[in-house]
Amino acid sequence: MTDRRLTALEQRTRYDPTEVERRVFARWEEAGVFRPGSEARGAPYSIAIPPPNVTGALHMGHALNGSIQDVLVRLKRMQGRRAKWIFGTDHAGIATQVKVEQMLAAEGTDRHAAGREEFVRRAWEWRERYGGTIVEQFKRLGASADYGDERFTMDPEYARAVAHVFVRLFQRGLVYRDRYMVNWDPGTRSAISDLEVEQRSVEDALYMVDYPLESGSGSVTVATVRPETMLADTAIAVHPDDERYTRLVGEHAVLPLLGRRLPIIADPYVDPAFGTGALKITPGHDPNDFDIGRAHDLAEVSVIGEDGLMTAEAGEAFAGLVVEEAQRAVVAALRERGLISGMKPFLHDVPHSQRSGRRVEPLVSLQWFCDMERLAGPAIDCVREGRVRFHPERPWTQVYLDWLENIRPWCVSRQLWWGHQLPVWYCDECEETYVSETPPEHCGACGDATLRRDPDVLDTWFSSALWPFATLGWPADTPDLRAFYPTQVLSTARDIIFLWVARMVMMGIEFTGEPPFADVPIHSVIQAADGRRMSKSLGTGIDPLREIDEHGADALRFGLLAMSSSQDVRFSAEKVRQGRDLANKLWNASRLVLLRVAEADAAGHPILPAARPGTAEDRWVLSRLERVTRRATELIEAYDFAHAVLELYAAFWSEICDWYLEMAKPRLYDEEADRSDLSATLLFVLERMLCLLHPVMPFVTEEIWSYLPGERGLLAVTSWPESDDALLDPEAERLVGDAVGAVTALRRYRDETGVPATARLSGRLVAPGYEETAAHVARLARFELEPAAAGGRANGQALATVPIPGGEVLVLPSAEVDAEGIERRRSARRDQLDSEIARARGKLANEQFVAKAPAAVVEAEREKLARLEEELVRLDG
RNA sequence: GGGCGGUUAGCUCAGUUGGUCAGAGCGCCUGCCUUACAAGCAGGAGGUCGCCCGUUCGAGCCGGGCACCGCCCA
Repeated sequence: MTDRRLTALEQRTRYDPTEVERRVFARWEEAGVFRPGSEARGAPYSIAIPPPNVTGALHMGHALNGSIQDVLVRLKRMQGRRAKWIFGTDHAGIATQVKVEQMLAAEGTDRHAAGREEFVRRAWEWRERYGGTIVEQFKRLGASADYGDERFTMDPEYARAVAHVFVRLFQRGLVYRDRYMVNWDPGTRSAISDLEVEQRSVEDALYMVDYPLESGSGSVTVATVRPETMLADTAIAVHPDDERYTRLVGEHAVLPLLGRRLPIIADPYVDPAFGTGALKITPGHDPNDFDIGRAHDLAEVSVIGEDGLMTAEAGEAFAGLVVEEAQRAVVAALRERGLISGMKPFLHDVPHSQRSGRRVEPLVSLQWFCDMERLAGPAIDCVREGRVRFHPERPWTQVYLDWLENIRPWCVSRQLWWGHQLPVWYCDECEETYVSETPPEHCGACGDATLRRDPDVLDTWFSSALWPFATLGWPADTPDLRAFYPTQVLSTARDIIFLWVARMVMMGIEFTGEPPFADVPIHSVIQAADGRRMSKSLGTGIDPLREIDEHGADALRFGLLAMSSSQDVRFSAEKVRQGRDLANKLWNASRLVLLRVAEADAAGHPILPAARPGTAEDRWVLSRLERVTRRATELIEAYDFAHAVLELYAAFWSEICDWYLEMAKPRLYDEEADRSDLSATLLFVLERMLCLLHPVMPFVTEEIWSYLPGERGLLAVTSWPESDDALLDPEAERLVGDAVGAVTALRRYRDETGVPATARLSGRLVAPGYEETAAHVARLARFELEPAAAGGRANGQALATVPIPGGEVLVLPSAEVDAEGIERRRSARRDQLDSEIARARGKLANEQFVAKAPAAVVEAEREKLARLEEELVRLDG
């Protein structure tokens, strides 16, 4: 410790995170503490970060999740584990493609003009330039990830893993190409997965349309919100038990406008209560109708194309129209023929693309799919068997299982250019398909050499699903893979359970034989003040970087962890400020300790406290520290971060600062006293608190650590405190606990009777067990306390009695106490006692209570009553 | 339509297996620049635990119903 630094400690009464944080982070990086190091460092512990989108910026979700993962990694690192936080980014297919397209548009061109090769080059260029932003932001947060071994889902080795997986899945029959109903996003002109679709409430019109029966005997009326899709109808369905229509099943109707024959079929999917009970079936443009169509072997007619225009199949009158125009035209044509028998407003949920915001168009399209059902089985089992555990278990385990038990095929092909291009080639001559990690040179079937590669890329989440093992070098059998796979934890928010957790588990088991992680803590979604998700467009987002700038990363981390729970929570600026205040309190408490103790111990005294310190408060604080050490460790390991953090806050602020340091002051300021025992305890307390708070608030603790006497290296790699029964001291906890109770009671008495804050009162302490603490009680309560005269309480001259744990204090006459104040207090206390006594008596008078309640509860009630009655007597005595 | 969660102090949230007086932070009121910290210290006020019914000697907690808010799935 240099004099210069001591001076800084002396002069600054406020902790300044902005100056400290960059400097401290640089020290960690230079020392390489984030690298997992060699085998010698202990048993491996690893967490793979859910890869943030390379185009993104740090939001509150990242900040919370980053704080959680960092607490775990830092704790385990201090516990001696060889900790690796696997870090990197996701190529974010659609999001990045959109950014690059915007860039091209600004240059007056587009991707088609530029060509695929140039487009991909520009995307890489974009990534090189902006991809580092979010990495730097994680560093600002203090995240101790292994930055030196960063991964990107488009890295060449990673891409090889993706291709390998695709090919293997194909060989096992788990990926296949099919014409199938997909969610077509007209905005991005690509298929998207079910998970990229969100339902929005839309008011449409529900039309009643009459379809004439082929027999000529009347018509059947159907209800539809999408009359334009009638052009693709291939059947009419009714419920098998619907007697209104029984006679019609097996007959045919005639599709208006086009004249197509529509069989009338029975299917239990139809809801007889909806509309007329007759449903038009459009397998080409409705997911449910698609399923019915396949079940009844109906034709799949497509009247809407991938360009969003009506196809030739829609008929001459409508081909080429955009969907909205077609709807108007169809309705007009039907009206003209008198076939619309009703219309009413209809509010319903309509699928929209999360990517583009456009209304999703269900289309039958030739795409690649992944058969999830076979992959889901083992993923279900490993959660049922507890090999993968959610925290909290309820309700997320069930959410996960429900999804997997009703899993649907996953459309994995995307009509984009930025991403992992499918390792699939087609022969145009003989229509043979080749799926291979290396490009085939010619067609093995017909010998033709001109093979065409499938232009589509894989869904970004397909590659993310491999993250926990592909980042470690898989499929190669690397030392990292052996050491760090499976990882221990995947931390995320509930909305990502399907996107990441489930798919990672499925792929992990399929390709490595083991689930990719054991524990899945699900954290809160941090909401805006309005109780909804933070939204950029609504302007309700709060930028974590701004919070870091204003209050420090430690403050933000503390705040986010403190507000997080098993519920979604509104962002609490107060909790962040609470964190800032805690950092400041730590700084100032450290100043007190270090500036008073340092000179005596600079020579390097051992800072272990005496085996059994001489004073009750020293033994008390060591015991309390031992308890909070155990509690905090348990809570973090149980993924209960909010309670862990608040527990540490309370221990430090309300016990150490408010009581221990105050009790230590007389000795601390007494230059004559032998302070070696005190110094040792004070330094031990400070050192312990810095350790315990380090995973939560790494910057301020590391900074203060550097001021501690002696050479002790970086806090980030200091050993986490071991639990030690010898530090527990129930007797000291009782003694000091009673003293605290006594001080509080006396202070309240002073305040209630209106005694000036600075006045010293006189009193006589009548209670056993205060021999070691009476001086503290007197000083902290500002009383002159004399011990009880032998023979008991001669309180004839006392103005009042103040009950304290184990006895009472008799307040002696003094000029500072006025009779009115005493009477006011006495009267208020009497009222309170009366009501509590009445309550207790009532309870004990209840025979049922006395007979049925556990004896201990009844006894406690009796003791309470006796205590209250005794106090009442003394109050008036 | 199916399911899940929430409703506790002015605000944001805790509340472990039902049992003394239901807690924290912030805010508020009163008094303090007490030689670590005014981003501080001391003390205080403030709650029919959403509503109704039930189980129990006893319910914030268990059961049933209702209301409102939010989320997920279809």
